[in-house]
Amino acid sequence: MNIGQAAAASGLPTKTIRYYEEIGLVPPAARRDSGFRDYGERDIHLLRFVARARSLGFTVEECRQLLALWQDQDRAAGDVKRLTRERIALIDDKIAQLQALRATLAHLEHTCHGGNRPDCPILDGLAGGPVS
Amino acid sequence: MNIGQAAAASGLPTKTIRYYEEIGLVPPAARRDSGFRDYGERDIHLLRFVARARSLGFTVEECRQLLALWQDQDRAAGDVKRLTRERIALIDDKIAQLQALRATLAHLEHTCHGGNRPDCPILDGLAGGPVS
DNA sequence: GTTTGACCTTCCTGTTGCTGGAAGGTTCAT
DNA sequence: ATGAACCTTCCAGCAACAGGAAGGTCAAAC
Repeated sequence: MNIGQAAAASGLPTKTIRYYEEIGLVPPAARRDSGFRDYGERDIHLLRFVARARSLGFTVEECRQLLALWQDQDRAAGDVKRLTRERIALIDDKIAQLQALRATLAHLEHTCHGGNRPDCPILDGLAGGPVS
Repeated sequence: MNIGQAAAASGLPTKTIRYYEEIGLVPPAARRDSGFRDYGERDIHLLRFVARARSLGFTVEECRQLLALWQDQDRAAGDVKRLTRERIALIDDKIAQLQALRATLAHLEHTCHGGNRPDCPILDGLAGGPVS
């Protein structure tokens, strides 16, 4: 299976697969005589694992840890649980920040008449006092 | 007022101020004979405007537009309102994505006993089936 | 058998929005 | 006059890839 098919099977772009190999997140793929990379089922499995973890917001470095745990027979589930909880906490922070942001913007937007006249409370808000 | 004081007054790091000048987001500062940048009240006002807009999640490019509108006597408030609404919509999308992510992670975390045994539903979830 | 077109390879650059550091000049207080 | 604390420019790097150039390969159609 060459890299294009591996991409289709794993859901990752070819560029990304090469990149993950380059930074050592996944082991180097086997090569054919032509130099083409050659992927098997196990490789696809690994790539799908990474793709899922990334799509859940784990950073590449966290993926490295998750992969190590995944392949470690003696791992402790608690380590994985801790990583997951840390990521959840980060997401909660991010959500709270975004909601605060949204509230401020919505307030500004609400006070703006939106017509063709040049007076605009949004710009005034940005220019002048505290934004809250 | 030199760049350090401008930084203190605007809330932006000196590095960032120079960077904004370099990319043309703000006009080049006046210079003293020594070559030091020299900022006045109007400059600080401008920098604060940018700092606020950035902290509200507007991209640098959007800040460029907002600045243009801010300095345009004939602007229409509707343009500003539209930019703001677009940004709110983006934030809503982002929040929804993060909440979905959080739900998935929380589900995985909940099903994990977290002990020292190697069986871990989180890793199994990442490896095997659909994550939802 | 050759030609076409889709694939693959490496390498280099660019993205967004800064941040850090090196090497050197300036200012100001002691 | 000397030392600390500023300032200057330039260069490198962060995450996590994406785009594209220049060239090699493969499979099928003619």
